[in-house]
Amino acid sequence: MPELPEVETVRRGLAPYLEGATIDTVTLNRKDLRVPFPRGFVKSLEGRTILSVGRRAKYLLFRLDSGKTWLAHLGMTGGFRFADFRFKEPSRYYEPGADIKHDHVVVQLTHPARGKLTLIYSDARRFGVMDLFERDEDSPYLAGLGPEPLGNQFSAEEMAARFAGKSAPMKAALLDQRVVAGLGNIYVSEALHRAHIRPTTQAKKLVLRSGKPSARLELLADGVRTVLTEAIEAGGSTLRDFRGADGGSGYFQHRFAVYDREGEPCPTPGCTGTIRRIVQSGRSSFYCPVCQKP
DNA sequence: CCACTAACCTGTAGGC
DNA sequence: TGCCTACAGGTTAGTG
Repeated sequence: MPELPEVETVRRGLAPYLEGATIDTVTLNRKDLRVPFPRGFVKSLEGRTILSVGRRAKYLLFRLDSGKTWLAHLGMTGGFRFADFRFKEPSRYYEPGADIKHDHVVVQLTHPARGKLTLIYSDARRFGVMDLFERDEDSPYLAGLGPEPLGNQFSAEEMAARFAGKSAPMKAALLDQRVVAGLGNIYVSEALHRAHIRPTTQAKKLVLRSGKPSARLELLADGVRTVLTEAIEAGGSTLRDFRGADGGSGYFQHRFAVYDREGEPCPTPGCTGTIRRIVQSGRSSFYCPVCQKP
C-alpha cells in the first residue's frame, strides 16, 4: 500500500484529527511489529498532545508537546483508521463488523473540537515500525535517507553524483532510499517509463563523462516529481475525510501507466510497444521494450 | 564498498 | 471445496 504518495495521503487525512489532540491511552496488542516497540513507548505517549503530523520519505512523524517524536512506518500492509468503537472494558474495544485480528495499536485521544477519537493501527504482515526519539538525528530510520523527491535537494545533478560508477540497474538504484527517499516498487516503474529508461539500465550509463546528468536523467528527475505529485493529488481528493477509510481506497484510483499492466499497449503517445514484466532482485518491474531504451 | 538473496509475516488469486 | 504455488505497495541481515 504505502509509497510516498500514500503516506502523504494518510498524513493529510490524519492531521486535522490529530493535531491538537491529547493522547489519553495507548494499548499495544502485541510487543512488536517488524521490531519491538521501544521501551517506554506507551508511557511516553500517554498524556501528551500531538502538535503536528509530518512526513519524511515513507515515515509519519507525530511531533509531541514533550519534544519527542513518535515515528510510524506502514510497511506493506499497515494503515491507520478511526474506529467506530465500543468499549466493553477499558482496554478492550469492540468494533461492529471489523476484523480486529491485525489491530496492533489502539490510541484513544481527545481533540478539543472533535471530542473523543479512537485511532487504530492495523498491519496484517507486521512489516511496519514504530519508534520514539528526541531528535531526528538520533533515529536510525531517518539517518542516511536521501533527499525528499518533492523537495529542493532532489535534482538530476544530485542523482548523477550518486549514480556515478554504479553498475546496479536503475530499478535497484531508485529503490535505494539513500538515493531518493520515498520511491517504492510502483513509482520506480512509473518514473522510469516517463523517462524512457529501462529498469535494467545500469545507473552509471545515465551519467555523462563530465559527471553531469544525461538528458534522460533530467527527464527522470522530472518524472519522479510529476508522478508523485499527481498520485498525491489523486489520493488526496478521495481520502480527505479520513474517517472510516481503510487507508488504501482512493489511492487505487490513480491510474498507473505500466505497473501491473503486463501485456497491455504502452500508453506513450505514438508508441506501439506492449508492456512487459520482468523480475529484478525478486520484485516485479514493468516497462515498455519499445520506448524505454537500455 | 557493491550487488544480490533470503528472510521477516499474512493474505489472496489462480491453477488443478 | 480444497490444496498448492506465486506473489504482494518494504526493509534489512547476511553472503560473496
